[in-house]
Amino acid sequence: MDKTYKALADPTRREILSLLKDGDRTAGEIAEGFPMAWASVSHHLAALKDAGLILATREGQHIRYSLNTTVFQELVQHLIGLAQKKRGRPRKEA
Amino acid sequence: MDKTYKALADPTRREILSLLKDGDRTAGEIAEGFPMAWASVSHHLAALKDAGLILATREGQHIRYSLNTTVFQELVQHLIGLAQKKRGRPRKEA
DNA sequence: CTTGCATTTAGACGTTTACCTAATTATCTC
DNA sequence: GAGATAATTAGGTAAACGTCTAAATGCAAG
Repeated sequence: MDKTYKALADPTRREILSLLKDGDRTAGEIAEGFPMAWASVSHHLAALKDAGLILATREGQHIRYSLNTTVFQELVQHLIGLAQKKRGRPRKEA
Repeated sequence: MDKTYKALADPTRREILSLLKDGDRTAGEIAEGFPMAWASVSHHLAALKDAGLILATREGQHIRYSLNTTVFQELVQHLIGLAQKKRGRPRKEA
């Protein structure tokens, strides 16, 4: 989980996620939208992928990125768990 | 929002939140549970407070910390918004 | 108002992070 | 295989972060 939270701690990476929310994008399409070198964006993509937040698939010479909604949901659950007041032994949780 | 995500990026800080979930604690009570200097814990508390995730109130010579569930909820909303596929203008959202 | 406890602030130091440019890998086309 | 394009990896640097010890602050009690 640590990697996931760390991945969210950067504004560029959150913006990438926001971009991907509207549809899959290739690395190049993503990098174009940012004022930094492609290499830097590539690092961010690697961090997000390592955190499990996005998925990458090669398509010819392009690499297409997409949101991993599964991990996103787990993250939201974990976050909610952090704030939830403890109740008497949730017995498996509803 | 940036500060909030950054605050969550550290395991010690997440553990502090988890502690506070079970009830308010003074700075000292919190610091005791960690293997680092009190000053370090104090820095983490400051970061969490700055991020709005916790609230501090002085009680005599102690300072009592508690979760700020309001900001927590906003954060969860924001996070969900990051992953949610775009729909046509949510008009205030249910 | 001085002493003592709880907590924070100041200053220093090593590690991690984000960025850059240059070099490399992977794929496609000829 | 050579050349072009897409993307990553390598190597370096400056800023941010987490930690420490020491000093300062806030409050309470003699």
